Amino acid sequence: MTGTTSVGSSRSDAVRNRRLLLDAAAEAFAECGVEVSIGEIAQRAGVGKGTVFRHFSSKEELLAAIMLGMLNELVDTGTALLTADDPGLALREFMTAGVEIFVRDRAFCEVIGRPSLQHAQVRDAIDRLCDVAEGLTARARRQGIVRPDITGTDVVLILGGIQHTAAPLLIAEPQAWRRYLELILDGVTTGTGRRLPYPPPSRLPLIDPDPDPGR
Amino acid sequence: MTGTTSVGSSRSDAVRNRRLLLDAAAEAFAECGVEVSIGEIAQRAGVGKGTVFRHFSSKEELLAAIMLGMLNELVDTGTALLTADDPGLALREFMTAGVEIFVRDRAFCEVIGRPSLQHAQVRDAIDRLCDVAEGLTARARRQGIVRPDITGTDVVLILGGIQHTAAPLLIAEPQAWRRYLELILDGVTTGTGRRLPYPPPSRLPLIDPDPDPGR
Amino acid sequence: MTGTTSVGSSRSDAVRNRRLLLDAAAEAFAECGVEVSIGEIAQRAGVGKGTVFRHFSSKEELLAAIMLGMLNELVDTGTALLTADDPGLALREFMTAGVEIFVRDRAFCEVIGRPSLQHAQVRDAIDRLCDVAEGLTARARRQGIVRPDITGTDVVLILGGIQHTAAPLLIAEPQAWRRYLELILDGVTTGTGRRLPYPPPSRLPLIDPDPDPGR
Amino acid sequence: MTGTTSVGSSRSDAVRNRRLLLDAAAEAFAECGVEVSIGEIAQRAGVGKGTVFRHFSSKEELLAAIMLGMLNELVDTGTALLTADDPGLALREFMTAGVEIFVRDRAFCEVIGRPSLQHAQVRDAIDRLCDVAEGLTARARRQGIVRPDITGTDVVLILGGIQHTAAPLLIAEPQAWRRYLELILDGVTTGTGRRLPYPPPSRLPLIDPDPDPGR
DNA sequence: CATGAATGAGAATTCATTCAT
DNA sequence: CATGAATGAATTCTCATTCAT
Repeated sequence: MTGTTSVGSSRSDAVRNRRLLLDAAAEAFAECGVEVSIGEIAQRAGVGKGTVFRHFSSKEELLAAIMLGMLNELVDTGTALLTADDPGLALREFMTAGVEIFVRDRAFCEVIGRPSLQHAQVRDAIDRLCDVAEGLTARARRQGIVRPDITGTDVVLILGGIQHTAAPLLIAEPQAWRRYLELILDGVTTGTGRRLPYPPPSRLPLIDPDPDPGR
Repeated sequence: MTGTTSVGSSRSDAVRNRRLLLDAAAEAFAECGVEVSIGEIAQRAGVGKGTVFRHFSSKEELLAAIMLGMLNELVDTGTALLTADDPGLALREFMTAGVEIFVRDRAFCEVIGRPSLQHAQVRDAIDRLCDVAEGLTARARRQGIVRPDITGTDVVLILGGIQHTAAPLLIAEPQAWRRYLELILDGVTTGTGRRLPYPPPSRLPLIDPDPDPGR
Repeated sequence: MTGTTSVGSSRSDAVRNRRLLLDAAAEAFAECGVEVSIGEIAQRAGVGKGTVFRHFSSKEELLAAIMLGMLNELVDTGTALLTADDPGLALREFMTAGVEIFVRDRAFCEVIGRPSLQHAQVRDAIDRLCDVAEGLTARARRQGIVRPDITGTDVVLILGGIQHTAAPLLIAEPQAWRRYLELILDGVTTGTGRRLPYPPPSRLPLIDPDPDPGR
Repeated sequence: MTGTTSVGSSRSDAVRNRRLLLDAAAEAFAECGVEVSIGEIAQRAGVGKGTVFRHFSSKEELLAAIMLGMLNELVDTGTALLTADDPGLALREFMTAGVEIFVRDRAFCEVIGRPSLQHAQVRDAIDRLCDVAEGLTARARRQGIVRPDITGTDVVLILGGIQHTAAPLLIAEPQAWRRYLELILDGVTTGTGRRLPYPPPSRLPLIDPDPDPGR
């Protein structure tokens, strides 16, 4: 009845279900975006809808858990790259990894790009991501590879921008984003030497209230 | 006459209501995106729900009317710039005008970025927009201002990308997008001379069916 | 403005509109049944919806007017047949004319078969129809052509029954009702030995598309 | 097991609700016809509107489930009668059972009489019904009880015709259909000389109130 | 008088969330 | 603990009817 063959260790069942759920939700959110229904997720996980709410108090929480996992992965990737030999290549690899995540995951794009309505933990993870990006950018900057007024936050923001630019092409050409990554890297790295016309953002301004006016 | 879809009654109250409706809908779509409800739009316009459907046979039509208006405006702007003296400045002004529209309007971003399932007229307008952008790009290209492998479609795609890049900043810093426009212009215009790693898109691939898998 | 070429004799306009309206409504009700919308009728008549309500205080009244017209026509037909030479043939001709009306008019079937919710005038017309039918039946009865316990009301009721019996066949075989008219006249079990005038259907023709034109 | 469409949860409360729902829907459809609203059905069943859609994916499905149940019952009745001793009596009993169903159920009349656009299963059931009717008719035909050119499909069509003939009488005289069943069996003009089993109606009983219960 | 614009109740359907089993 | 049944608010859209122009 509980899904295990032996005498229902409810504890391990729960752990297993949580895993199943996270995987299914990740897949569903990636494919369908944040609007995917809890029913769809539960079905993909092979559990009941109630189980979703046992593990995550709301859809919002579930989404946050998934997003956190991806953000942390990217933070880890960036952290590892902080000690790479070639700072320019490291930055490029970080951005490549970043865009790849955006490109694979509709919900990720929607969540990172809509910074209000967000979970505290997700914000913190985005902050950490900006920190790591800043670390990588600073190294490249010191080597003159990157324009002096480009920040880590710029880099994080740009990841989503690249995905979004290529989005209409991605069904037909799943790698099209590489074109725009390269394009912006040219702008980011060398540039014309002119100061950019607008000062860099210090940090992503994550505003609590009014998540979706008019709804 | 003004780009509206239906016949256009000449009765003054109806004309006024239609204007009210278009304005309210434009505002609502701009603020809330395409998911805003007809009820919300009707309320903002100060009319009954039925009145919305009297003027536009479906939510889709209303959205299309608004989007068409904005697309056509931008096409007109671009067309006027085709005969400007300075091709480089013309392209920059076109892109500035373009991003300004994206930045002001959530629905516009959603519609242009998710081009499937769309109204034929909207598609046509997007095509015309790409054509105009190509005209502007070609002129700049011939003068060596723009990389040889940048197309009008690239330019149109990039408009949305810039908006999306700056989106999280826009509440606090409504002009932040200028930073990223400049950044990408550096990439677009001079670049490093390297070929981009991915061939340019010929045209926005507008795919009819199943725009939202998993729903 | 008013539709006339000369100085708007509003009076004759109104008369003309009423005629237009009755014709359009008759056609629309016949094709689509009582559920056809006032908008559809107004459009077919080439007038505004308001005009419908100026001439008929409600949809119900308009429907009643049309139904009355048809009922009266049938009453007249029956009345004329009361003096025909052959009472048996007269009854048969009356029933033929009756079924032809039912067969041509969806709304007529719906209204006559659903006797509640009805207009006093329509009821009166139905009563008169029964009287005429009784006259015809009585003559035939006296000649021994018709069973002694068949009444005019029976005959009227049977008209609708015949239409309804043949209804599923009528799209493919518009004359199929003749089969069932003959059947009920001749009798199923005993019969006269004559072949029925219409071949038997092999199977109910179940047609997929558009079951309800004009909706 | 019993002819329901979906999987059939084993939870007792759900089973009970499904039963409640089917009963309420059957009653509502019977009384009001297919136009009865889901809200009305839900209310009669004492459940929320959502519950209806949990059990049946659309109104169409719910209707089909009910109709199928009735069709199958009638098919079963007919099948059992195929082995009855007296073929003439068997046919009469089949037709009696058939008309009884029509008479009890407005939706049934509407569905069988407007057979386009229908659920595949419902069509199949109607086909099976015609087959059974043909079996019964053939037996009677071989014994010379029935005219040689009457088919099973005729018989099925006639069931609805009888109901429709008697419909205006049924509120006042619920058994009036027996008259018309006998009539069509014996024949109008020739007949067997037996009195019809139900006295003739004096006049169409046109009842004012309650035009369309359940609307 | 004629018009057709506005209205708003009502229909089917979806879905996050709660809770009895 | 897990389940999935029940709920009801919200959404898009239709239409008879009223009324300002």
